[in-house]
Amino acid sequence: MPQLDSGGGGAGGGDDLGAPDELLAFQDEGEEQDDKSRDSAAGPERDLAELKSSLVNESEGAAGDAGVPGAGAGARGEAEALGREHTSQRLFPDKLPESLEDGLKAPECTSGMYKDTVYSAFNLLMHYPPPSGAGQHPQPQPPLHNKASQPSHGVPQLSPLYDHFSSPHPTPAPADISQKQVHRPLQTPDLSGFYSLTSGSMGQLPHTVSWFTHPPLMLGSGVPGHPAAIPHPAIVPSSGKQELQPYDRSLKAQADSKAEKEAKKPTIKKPLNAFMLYMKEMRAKVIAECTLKESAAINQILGRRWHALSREEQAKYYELARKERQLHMQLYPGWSARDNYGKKKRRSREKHQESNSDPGSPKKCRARFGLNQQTDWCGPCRRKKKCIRYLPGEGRCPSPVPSDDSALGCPRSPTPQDSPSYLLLPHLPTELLASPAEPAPTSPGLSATLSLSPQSDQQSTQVQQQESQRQAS
DNA sequence: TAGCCTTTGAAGGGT
DNA sequence: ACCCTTCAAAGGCTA
Repeated sequence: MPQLDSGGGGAGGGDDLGAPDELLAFQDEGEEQDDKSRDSAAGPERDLAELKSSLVNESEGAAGDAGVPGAGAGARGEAEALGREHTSQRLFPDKLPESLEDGLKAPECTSGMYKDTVYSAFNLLMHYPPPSGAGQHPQPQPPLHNKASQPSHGVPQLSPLYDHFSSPHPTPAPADISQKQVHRPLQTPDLSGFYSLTSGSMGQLPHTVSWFTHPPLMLGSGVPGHPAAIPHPAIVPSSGKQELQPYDRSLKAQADSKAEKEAKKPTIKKPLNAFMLYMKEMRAKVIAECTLKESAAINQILGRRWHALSREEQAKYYELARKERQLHMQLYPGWSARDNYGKKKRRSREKHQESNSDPGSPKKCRARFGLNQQTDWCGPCRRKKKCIRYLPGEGRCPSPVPSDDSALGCPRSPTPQDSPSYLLLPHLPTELLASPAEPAPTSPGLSATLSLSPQSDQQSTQVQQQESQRQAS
C-alpha cells in the first residue's frame, strides 16, 4: 500500500491509526474495561489493540516500500511494493475455499457484516481473477477466497480496490480528475475486469462497493470510449447527480473557458466515514423493521444502534472507512474536502448564531463545573467535543460526572430525557431509539453479544429499566 | 427544485 | 490542543 501520509507531509497524517476521535472513543472505552477486566487477557480491547496494531503494521510496512507519492518513489517502485504486499496478503486461488462459503453462511461470525453487505460484496468482487489484459472482460467466475487474507480476529480483510492497488499489474494512472492536480505519480491497477459484472448486480452493491469497483474517472487507460471509462461514484457532475462523465466531454471542457471549466468541474465526493458506511448498509434493514422512510428518523435509530455496536463490529467499519480514505487519497491526491465547501448551501444564519452561543460547549461546561479544561470530560457523554447533553432551549449543561464509568450511559444508551435529537423528533417510539444493547458492557463477553437485530420487548423493557435506574442514581 | 432534517466521523481552518 | 464548521448518505417533506 503506498504510503499516503508519511512524514512527507501528506494530508491525513496518522490515518493509519484512525482519526483522533476514533482513537478517542476506543481509548475511552478501553479505559472502561481496563478497570473491570484487566485480568481478562482475551477481551475485545485486546482484539482491538491487535487490530490497530495490525493496521499500523500493515500500513507502515507498505509505507516503507512505497514511499510518498511524488516524493521520490517511482511508480515502478510502488508497483513493486504493491506487488510484494499483494504477494504477502493475497493470492488468487483457483477454487472457492470452504472458508468463503462458511463465511457467507455463518451469521454468528459475521454479524451480517460479511454476509450480504459491503464486505461480502467486496469479497465477491475482489476475488475475481485479475484481468489478463487491459480492456479485457473475463467471464464472471465464482468468487474466490483467500484464507490467508482473512485476519484471524475477524477484522475485515482488505477491500477489493485496496487489494487491487496491490496488484502486480498496474496500469497507467487515471486521467486527471480534479483538473487542478498536476501530477499523479501513483499507478492505478487495471480494474476493467470488474466490468464483467452486470449492471444489475452492480446496482445492488452498496456505495462503497460500487465506487471501489468502479475505476476512477477515465480509468480505462484514458481511451475514449473505453468500456471501463466509468466515473468514480465519488465523482459527480457539479449538478450533484451521479452521472456518467463521457471522456469527450472532458476533452471539450479543456477547450472551454476557465469559468466554464469550473462550472463543469465534477464534484469529488468525500469518502464515507465509518458511520456512513454503517448507515448505508443498515438503512434498508431499519426501514424494513420499522417501516420508516424518513431518513432523519432512520438516522436517529442508526445512530443509537451504532453506539450499541461492539467495538469489534465498529472496528470493521472504521477499517473499511480507513481503506476508503486511503483509496480516495490515492485516486485524488490533490483533493481536499475543502473543495466541496460551499457546494451545499450553508445553514441558516440563525442556527449558526445559536450554535455559537451554545452554552453546552465542552469548554463552557467544564468551566461551569470547575472541571479541568485539559483533562476532564464534558458531562456524562464524556466527549471532548460538542456536549451532546446540552438541551437546546433549556440553557443548562449536564451535571459533571464522576470518573467512574459505571455512571455513564451517554451516548451508548441515551434516553429521551438526555437526547436533544429525541426532543426534535418526539414522535419516535422509545423502543426504536433505544439501543439494542445495554449499557457499557461490564465484561468482554457482554459486548460481544451486542446485536443489530431489534431487541425483544422484554429486552427493551430491561434496557429502559436499567436506564431509569441509572438516571435515578 | 433547492434546502432541511438527522446521525457520526473526517478534515481543515481558526483560536 | 482544542473548537467550530462543513460535508458525506438517505428520502420525505417544505417553501
